[in-house]
Amino acid sequence: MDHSSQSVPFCENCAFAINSIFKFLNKDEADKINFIKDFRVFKKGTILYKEGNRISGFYCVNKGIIKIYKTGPDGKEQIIRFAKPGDIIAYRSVLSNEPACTTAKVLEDSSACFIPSDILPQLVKSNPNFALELVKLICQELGEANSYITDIAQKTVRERLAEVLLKLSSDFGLDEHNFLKISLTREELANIVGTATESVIRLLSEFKSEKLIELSGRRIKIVNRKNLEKISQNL
Amino acid sequence: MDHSSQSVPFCENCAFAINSIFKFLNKDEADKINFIKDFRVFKKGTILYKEGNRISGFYCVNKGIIKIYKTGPDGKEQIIRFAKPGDIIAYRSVLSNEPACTTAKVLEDSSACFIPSDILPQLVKSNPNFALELVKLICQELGEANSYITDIAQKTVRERLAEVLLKLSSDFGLDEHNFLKISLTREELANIVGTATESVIRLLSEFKSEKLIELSGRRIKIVNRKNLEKISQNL
DNA sequence: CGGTACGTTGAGTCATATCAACCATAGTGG
DNA sequence: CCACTATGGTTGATATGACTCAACGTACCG
Repeated sequence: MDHSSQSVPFCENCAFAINSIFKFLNKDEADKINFIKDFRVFKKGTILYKEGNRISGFYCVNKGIIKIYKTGPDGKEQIIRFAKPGDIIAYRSVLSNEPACTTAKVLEDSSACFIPSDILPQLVKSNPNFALELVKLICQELGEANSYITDIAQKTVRERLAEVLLKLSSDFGLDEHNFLKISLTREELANIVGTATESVIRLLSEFKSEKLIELSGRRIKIVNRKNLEKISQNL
Repeated sequence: MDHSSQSVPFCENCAFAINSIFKFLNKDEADKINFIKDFRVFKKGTILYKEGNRISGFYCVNKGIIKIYKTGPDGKEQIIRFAKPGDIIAYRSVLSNEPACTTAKVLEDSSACFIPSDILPQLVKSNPNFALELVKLICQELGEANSYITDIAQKTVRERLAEVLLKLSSDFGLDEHNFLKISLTREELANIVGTATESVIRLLSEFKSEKLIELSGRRIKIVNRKNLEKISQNL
């Protein structure tokens, strides 16, 4: 791991910059975390933790994108979410004191602070404001998970793919030419949507011929957002 | 609503009896809730709150079973979970301060205490222990939601139905003859599994002819749990 | 006794998965 | 520098799980 290229960010500044939940900490608490946290840099492809393993801490993402997925019975990945700067990952397992139920893999070169497990419950107990914000955060994630369940259960693959493209555009944004900033393989797209790689490929080219998107290798350009929304049924 | 048939339970006793999160309250807090809570009795079919509505409080279920579902784009219900005695419902919307994202409907005659919204964040702030337990509870629910996502995305309907039957048996138990205690319509089963009613019917009779279950009207008897587990792929 | 909700079965259709072949690209090592 | 391999992308053919539609049976209820 190459620490030389980046300086360790201080929570006081970093938390506000990347809009993490740690902005609700007071000076003392931030100092404490600054002291014990371990700033780490990760290359693409690195696995931060694996499904089923006990973990000794959680991460606050500082840079990059990390893919969080579960492995299904036949080895197929189901992507649950992506973590980006400001997000904390592995907190679920830490708080409920269970082995990790997901795997975290670096999608784009990342850096994150590793913080030992016991800090999180301590903060919940010592800082009511932080506790409440953490609860809100988790509740929000739970709400999204519930929608996701309903979508996968009831929508067609076509509808879900349109929805995923829109979600990716609102989560990660578009560049100046309306291309999705996040770059995923077709297989990864399939693993979000919950379908086969070939189906994603076919549907993407359908979308393309319907002038909803344009494709340039792995890059996807959103051409007709309105109609994608119609297809995704989120009216 | 008929209050005469049941006496209002006191939180101090009730919370322990039904194993609710309120057992982590101290005497003062329990007193306060006892004072402001509203004990309510609900007949089967009653809707406690509806998707999209703002809600002014949450419920602690005392008796019965309540079905929590989301309505999909074409009006089909997707059952997210069932609440039974000890469970709290609507807490997600209360804590994240959003309109309800699910509907709650009484499945078996129920009673529950209605507690105004602002109490919950207050307790999170005033009782660190309660806060931590609440966080754990939500984290657990989130973990289940994530598994659910993976299952629906990757397993066949047959596998999911087997899994649902097993889940229902562990959540609600079996009677002395190994019949599931919870009684659901075929449509409700379909709305958990995320499939069509007809598919559930066909698969149930398949299971029956494979001697995995027995059917007696709406009642389902678990005959061969081992093989159901094999089918559900949760080895 | 008619009504309403639920359950069942059959037939036909379609979306999606699966399987297989093939191409493009990029790195790797001899 | 070239063969070699790995990885990702694409397309076509085929299979099939699951949905839809429709008809009908059943049961309980006022």
